[in-house]
Amino acid sequence: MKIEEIIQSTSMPPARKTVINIIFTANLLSEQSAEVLKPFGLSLPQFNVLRILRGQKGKPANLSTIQDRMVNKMSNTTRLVDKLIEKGLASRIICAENRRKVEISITQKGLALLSEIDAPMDEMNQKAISRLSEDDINSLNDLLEKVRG
Amino acid sequence: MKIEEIIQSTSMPPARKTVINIIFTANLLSEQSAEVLKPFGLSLPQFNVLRILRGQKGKPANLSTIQDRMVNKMSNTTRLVDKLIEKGLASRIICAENRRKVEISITQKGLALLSEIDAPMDEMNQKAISRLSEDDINSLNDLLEKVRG
DNA sequence: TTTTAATTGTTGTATATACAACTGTTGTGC
DNA sequence: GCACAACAGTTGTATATACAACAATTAAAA
Repeated sequence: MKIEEIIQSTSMPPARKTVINIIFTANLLSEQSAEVLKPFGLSLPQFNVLRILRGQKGKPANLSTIQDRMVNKMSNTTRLVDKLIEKGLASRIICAENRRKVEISITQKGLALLSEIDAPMDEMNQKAISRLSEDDINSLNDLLEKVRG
Repeated sequence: MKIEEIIQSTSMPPARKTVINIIFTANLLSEQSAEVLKPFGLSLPQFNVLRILRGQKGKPANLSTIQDRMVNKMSNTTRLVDKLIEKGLASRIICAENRRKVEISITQKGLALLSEIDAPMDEMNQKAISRLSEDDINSLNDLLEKVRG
């Protein structure tokens, strides 16, 4: 369905249309992701932070590292990490060399939860872009990269 | 910059990569849009609702119509509209024929505000996709449409 | 006609987010 | 060494959002 039909707005400037199209599609995908995460009690940002921590492969991360890599730059990573710690999915220790810094790591419980989620999440992702050919996927990624400059 | 570099994650399944790429790019664009709206005291969802109301061309809209057309399906359109009414940008009257329904319209003040915002917003949109050719833009819109099915 | 179901919004509650102010820690120039 | 700036997180406050429960009105069924 064309974006014009969805938002019932004819004759938009192409730039506006494209921006709305990207945001709208992303919202759909976010909703679907949230749906997958719901049974596991995680929000999408929480899940993304967990994945970042897993990507550290044992090496702990400080808050600014997490923030740099976050898909959605949240203003309050502290409280997001708090939630993960409350759930026992991450741990935080104050850095010995530089006591301004904190070191955040994923716990075994966190890793276990992520590995449970991986399959259904990738399945959803597959399904979400199942209408695209391999070439389409490459083009889309290239175009998005081009948008970001 | 490739999405892998940004989130520092090598070798993702292509589907996951693409989904993250879309959401990440959309977040950038949302942030930029919010930046444009800030001086006008509007959030992005508020702005979108105002645009929907303007698109009605005088005809009032009820809540479910607004919700259908919203870029981001918010669960609480009531309170979003409340904010617009507080600011004098929209008005709400209870529908005479069906008193469950409400009729929401944009006010003159709302229209005036939107017309102020149009130029800087479209300018931002232009800039955001300035690296895309006309063909690129068409491909991107087609591919996103294909994703949505 | 009275009861039941469906529609349309609203409100309550918990959580999330943006933004700015604040605290504690480290580094720099004098 | 001391004042001051820069850094790294944390906390406060207002707003936004998701989700579910609720109320009011209308339509349908018995």
